[in-house]
Amino acid sequence: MHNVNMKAEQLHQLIWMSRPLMQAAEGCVENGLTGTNLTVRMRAVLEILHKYGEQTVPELAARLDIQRQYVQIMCNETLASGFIEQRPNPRHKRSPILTLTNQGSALIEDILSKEMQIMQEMSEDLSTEDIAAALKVILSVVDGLKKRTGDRK
Amino acid sequence: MHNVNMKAEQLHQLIWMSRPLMQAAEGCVENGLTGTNLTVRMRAVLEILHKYGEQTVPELAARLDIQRQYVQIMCNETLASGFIEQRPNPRHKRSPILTLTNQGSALIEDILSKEMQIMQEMSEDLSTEDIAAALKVILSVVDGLKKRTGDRK
DNA sequence: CCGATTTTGACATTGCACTTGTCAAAATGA
DNA sequence: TCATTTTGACAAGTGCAATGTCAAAATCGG
Repeated sequence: MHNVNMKAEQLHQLIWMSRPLMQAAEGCVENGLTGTNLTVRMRAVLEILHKYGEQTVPELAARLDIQRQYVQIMCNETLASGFIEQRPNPRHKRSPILTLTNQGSALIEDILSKEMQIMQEMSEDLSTEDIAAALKVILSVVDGLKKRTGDRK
Repeated sequence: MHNVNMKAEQLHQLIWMSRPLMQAAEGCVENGLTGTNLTVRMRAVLEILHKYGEQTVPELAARLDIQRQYVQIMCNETLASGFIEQRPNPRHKRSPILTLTNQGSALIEDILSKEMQIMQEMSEDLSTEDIAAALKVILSVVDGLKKRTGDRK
C-alpha cells in the first residue's frame, strides 16, 4: 500500500523531469551543431531521412507529428542549404521525394556519431538493466498518458 | 563492446522521447483542469506553493527556472482568480509573499490527488525496481547533458 | 474517361510561451 | 549615506508551431 504511493510519486517526479530533460537535450544538440550551418530543426529532417530513408514532406510530417505546413518550411530551409535535394516522385508528381545529398549524409552521420559518443560516456555510469528499464517505463508512461487524454482525433 | 552501443542507442532513444512525454503529460494535465478556472501555468504556481510553501515571485521564478517577468504574469493571473493572495513580506516591502488561499489550497490538493490516481493506475504495469531505475537514469542523464553543454551562466 | 474528392506546396495569419530590455520605486548593504 | 541590487510593471521581440486558404495537380469512384 505504501509501496503503491511511492511508485506513483516517483512516476510523477519522473514525468515532470521531461521538460528539463528536453531542454537539456536540445541545448546539448544545439551545442554540437555550432560550426555546421544546421539548426536543430534542420538536423531533425536529416536524422529522419537518415534513419528511415528518402521520403516526401507529408511523410516526414507524419513521422515528426508536426503539421505538414511547418515541415515544409523546415525542408525548404534544408533544401536551400544543400543538405537534401529533391528527386522526382513516380507516385506523385507534385510531391518530390527528399533525399540526403552526399554532403548532408556525411554531416548527419558525423553529428550522430558525436552524439552517440556522448551517450556512451553517459551510459558508463548506468547499468544495462537500468537503461533498458528506463526506456520501457518511459514508453509505457507516454502510452498511458496518451490513452488517458480525451483530445485524440 | 556491442553492449556499449546498445546502451548508447537506448539512451538516445530515451532522450528523444522527452518531447512526446512532455506533450503527453501536459495534455493529460490540461485534461484534468477542465472545469476549474485554471490554466496549466497557474497550476504550476499552485503546485510549487503547495510543495515548497509560501514565497515571493523571484523565488518562484528561480524554482521554475523561468524569467521572473513571466512568472510575475503567471502569478498576477493566479492572484486575479483568487487562488493565491499576497501577504506582507517582512524581509522585503516591495515583494509580497504569495500564499495559497483556502480555495487554492483545496483546489491544488484535489488536482494533485486526481493526478496521483492516474500515476497509480499507470504504475500498476510497472515494477518498483523499474520505476526507481527509470527515475535514476533520467536524473543522471539530465545532469550529464547539462554538464556537457557550454551555455551555463 | 470523367467528374468529385483529396493531396500537396505555397502563402498568410494567428497564438502561445517565453525572453529581453527598460524604467522607476524601493530596498539593501557598504 | 550613497552606490548597488531587487522588484514590479510595462513594452517589444522571438521561435515554434497551429490554422486557414488557395490553386494546381493527383487520385479515386463510377
